[in-house]
Amino acid sequence: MDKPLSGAEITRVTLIESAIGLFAERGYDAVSTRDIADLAAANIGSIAYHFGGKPGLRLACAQHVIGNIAATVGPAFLRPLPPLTPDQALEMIERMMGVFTNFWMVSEGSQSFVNFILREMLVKGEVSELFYSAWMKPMHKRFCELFGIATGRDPASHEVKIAVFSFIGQVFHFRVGQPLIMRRLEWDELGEREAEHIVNGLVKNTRAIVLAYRLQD
Amino acid sequence: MDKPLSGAEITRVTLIESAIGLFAERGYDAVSTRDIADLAAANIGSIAYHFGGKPGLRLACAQHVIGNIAATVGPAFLRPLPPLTPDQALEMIERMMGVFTNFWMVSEGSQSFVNFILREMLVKGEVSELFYSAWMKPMHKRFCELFGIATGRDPASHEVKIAVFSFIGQVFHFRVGQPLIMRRLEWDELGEREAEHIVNGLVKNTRAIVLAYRLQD
DNA sequence: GTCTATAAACAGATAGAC
DNA sequence: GTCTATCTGTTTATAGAC
Repeated sequence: MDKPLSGAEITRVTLIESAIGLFAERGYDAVSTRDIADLAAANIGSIAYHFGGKPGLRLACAQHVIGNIAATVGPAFLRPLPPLTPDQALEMIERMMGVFTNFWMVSEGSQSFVNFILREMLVKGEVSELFYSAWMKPMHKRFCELFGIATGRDPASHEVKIAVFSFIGQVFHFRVGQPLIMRRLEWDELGEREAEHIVNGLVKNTRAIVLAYRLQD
Repeated sequence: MDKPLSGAEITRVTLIESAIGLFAERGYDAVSTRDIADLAAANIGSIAYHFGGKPGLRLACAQHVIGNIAATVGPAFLRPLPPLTPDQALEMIERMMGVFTNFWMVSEGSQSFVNFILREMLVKGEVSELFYSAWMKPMHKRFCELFGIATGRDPASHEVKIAVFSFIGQVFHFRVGQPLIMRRLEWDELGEREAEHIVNGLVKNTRAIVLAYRLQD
């Protein structure tokens, strides 16, 4: 990793990063290839050369985002789970919710990534397919495993899957509804301090849900 | 209401409804005024005549959606709250979550409305502003009041506001992540029966969260 | 009010010089 | 690989007949 890039690779990556920023901000259809090339200080022809066209660039953006996410938070979802007590599993759920919330809400560098993903999720297509299989599904699966251990229930059951979707959904909404949330809470910015409030609230909710599902034995 | 519409009004409404359907499906920027006029069996010129242009039509769509929502679920959010015991407030929260979930997830007619809103929420602008002030904010406020009564906490406090955002967010995610959810749950369609499973899960979570916040006195 | 024809700007793709 | 010039189709907006 971090090996020096050739000129062509620099152009390629710059185009991708510029495109992600613009797609995140305005949406795929509202961005022209000219805008992308200008921002990347490249020429329009380079998009056809490197990606075959605008749809190719879109897919390359998705792969770039997936790759980055997989490298940072992926291992936590794919590494096999050690044996855990119910309380340890609960603790791990809370910790993962904290990490996920921070990534999704505040982490500076991932701002564009997150908005890009959010927009693509509303579109049925190759890109959202990729996000689901490479990122959402493993995450959901891992939470289900942990939820199963923490509550004593079957991690493959509908009730567990639905409960996990619910508390993952909490986090999403804090992103989509961010404008309203900031106004309602009278926040001018969303920094570390504000994120901590949100994380605390979400962790508390998550704990409450887990405990409500826990079977006494 | 339901008074006979003049010819011009029919054209106007048909254009709006066609536009909402297409905007919901593909997004504002991916839809051309020609497509809208064709679907509405009108001509391109009529969009300029009735709405001034494409942005005017977008706003008219937003107002149409807001108007419909306000007429159906609005009163429940604006009507002053009668005196309630904590348990009655909890029961009302659960009932409202059920109604909201049904509207947001399955209700046939509102499918386009919901997708239209979802897409517009990601865009900063006049339209999302309208949704926030006319729909999301009153709903959030009402849930906070009920949550305050149900838990004995200050409905204007940050912790209550955040908790309410959380469980509203659960519902949103079931919409955005619908493709993944249906695959993970091995559902082929999302009908009454499936919605009931989801509503039951959400109500259970909501109850758990409320009880976790309830102050003993 | 409705509809058609057309204008002016813009899109993505491409051919070919360097 | 890069960049420019250009092609072809499509976009929204508009002028004017009916």
